[in-house]
Amino acid sequence: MAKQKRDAAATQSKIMQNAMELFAKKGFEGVSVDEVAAASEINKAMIFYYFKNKAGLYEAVMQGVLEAMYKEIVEADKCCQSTLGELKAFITTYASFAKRYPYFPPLFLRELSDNSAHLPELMFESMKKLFVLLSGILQKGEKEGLFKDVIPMIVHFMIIGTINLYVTTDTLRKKAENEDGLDTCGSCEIDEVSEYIYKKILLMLEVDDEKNICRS
Amino acid sequence: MAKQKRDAAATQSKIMQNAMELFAKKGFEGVSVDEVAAASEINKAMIFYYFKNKAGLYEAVMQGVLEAMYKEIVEADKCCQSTLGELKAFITTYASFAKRYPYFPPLFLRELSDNSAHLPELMFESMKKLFVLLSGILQKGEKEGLFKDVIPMIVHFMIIGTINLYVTTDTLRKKAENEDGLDTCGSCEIDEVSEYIYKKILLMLEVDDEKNICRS
DNA sequence: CTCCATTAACTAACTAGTTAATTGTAGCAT
DNA sequence: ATGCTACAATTAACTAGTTAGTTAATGGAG
Repeated sequence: MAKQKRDAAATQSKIMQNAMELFAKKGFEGVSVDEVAAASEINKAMIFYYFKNKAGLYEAVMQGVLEAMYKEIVEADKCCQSTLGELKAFITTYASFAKRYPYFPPLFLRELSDNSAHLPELMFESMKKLFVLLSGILQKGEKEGLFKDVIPMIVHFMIIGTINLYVTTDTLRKKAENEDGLDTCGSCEIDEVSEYIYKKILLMLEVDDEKNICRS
Repeated sequence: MAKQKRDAAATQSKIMQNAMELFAKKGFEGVSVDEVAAASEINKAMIFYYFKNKAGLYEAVMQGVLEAMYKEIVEADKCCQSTLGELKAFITTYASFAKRYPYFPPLFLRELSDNSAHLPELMFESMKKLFVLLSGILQKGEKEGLFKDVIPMIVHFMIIGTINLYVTTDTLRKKAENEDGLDTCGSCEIDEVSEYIYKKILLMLEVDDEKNICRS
């Protein structure tokens, strides 16, 4: 069949895609429903028809992106036999996801800055799941005598804080590099960055030698 | 003189204080001018009288907080003779500031998430100054043979990303600790946290021994 | 008496959300 | 195939409330 004049699934995903970009750029309150409708070239009433209200649309967007992120990391972690491999997979997969979905970090950081005002439960559970995942890896490593002096919560923030800031400041960093000649890692690939973070986390946790690493 | 019925300076700072709290909680678009006026118990027109418009108020708030932060860190850095002392002062002062002004991290993170939509110049210059400061310390340390394999931009994000996330997630972390029994560093003092971060950064940069440290 | 500080009342534009009417299409009987 | 039908998808027009910002008048203090 050719392009239909009516396609519910296509309309919904068009709305969600545009909403995601706009929410990432301007935040929940910064975006109007009319704006999303205009960007998606659909009638505004469709948003209420499919998502009930503005909050429903926001929740759908966030749920989608949070689930996709978590799923990808769990998937990547599965293929690793070693604790170090799992740690590396966690870092590199989170980083690669943040780079591939540049809408994710601003949505994530902003929601945290709001103290999860819009999505108390969803955000809370999602944050927890991610932390529990890393925390498990770190504690396992500690039991194996691999890591020393671990505070999982802080190590967690070191990883996701660094990556989120790195991705969100992309344009800012490039601007500073061009205008002021600062070395802001403007032309670093995300893989180099996550590799560097991983290497530094190993040093931080006083890992003796690099043994079995997960296949990239 | 007793409490005046008219006090321009007091009115202005009352407005700025309330605006700061509200902007930190809900973001620029999430706060209405009427709301700030009500919280400050002044007439809404006063805000336009003193700050021209909503953006002017926001800028005044951000400028104040960014300047205070930078000033405090530069001040703390002065008293240190050694590179390690400067690094430690940078980390602990930033952390203590973020804790003392809990409005700072959400304002900071949100503005970055917006790609500095509201304060392009101010935010850009402020970010740059802070980075240049740390970058200088790190490069000096590298020349002295103290630090190895430094990428200043990423180390910078490791420090400020971790601290900002730690402070903004305060209530979230405590909730998770109470409800789910997770160890989210819910009862950690900020000094312990910044001490831990400093120690880990030293390991990360492969510093051999801890020499002269800045007096706390 | 003269400014600076403050106020109430206003506007025009925008906000989320509703509603009733309309259109397209898949499925089914013929 | 054709026509009918029922329901899902879509629309324009609307509302009631909120928004940033203005203005002209009024207050107090030096």
